[in-house]
Amino acid sequence: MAKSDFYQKVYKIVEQIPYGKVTTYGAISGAIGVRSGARTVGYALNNLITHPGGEKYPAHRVVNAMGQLTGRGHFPGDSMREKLEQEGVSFKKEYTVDIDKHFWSPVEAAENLSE
DNA sequence: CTAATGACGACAC
DNA sequence: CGTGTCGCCATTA
Repeated sequence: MAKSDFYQKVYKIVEQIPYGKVTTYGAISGAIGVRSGARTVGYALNNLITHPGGEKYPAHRVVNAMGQLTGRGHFPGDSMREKLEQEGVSFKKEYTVDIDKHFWSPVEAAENLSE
């Protein structure tokens, strides 16, 4: 059983993030329906990687509004940056991706849940 | 139930 | 997108 539907929604969206694309916590939270639950999204991802099999989710494609890899600390080494860089994502800084260039709208994924 | 925390966001300077 | 502050939601103690 899910501890909260919020988590499940986040899982679904993160799981549907396309290759070479990145999205933000606020965008996901907004797509789900929460106005400003960005922090909760990060919390959900934290539980996601902790969850068995959660490593298959491209959580490394989720960054904050500034494109900074705020969650890199939860990944082993710099695997997060390595993956994004390998997928063709442009980096403005060592731990900052060009969010404005590779931004992906999770809204479509959220609507896909209401199918 | 209240307080504190967290992979954040928006706004003010 | 520089730095600083307050607000947001859900979970845990």
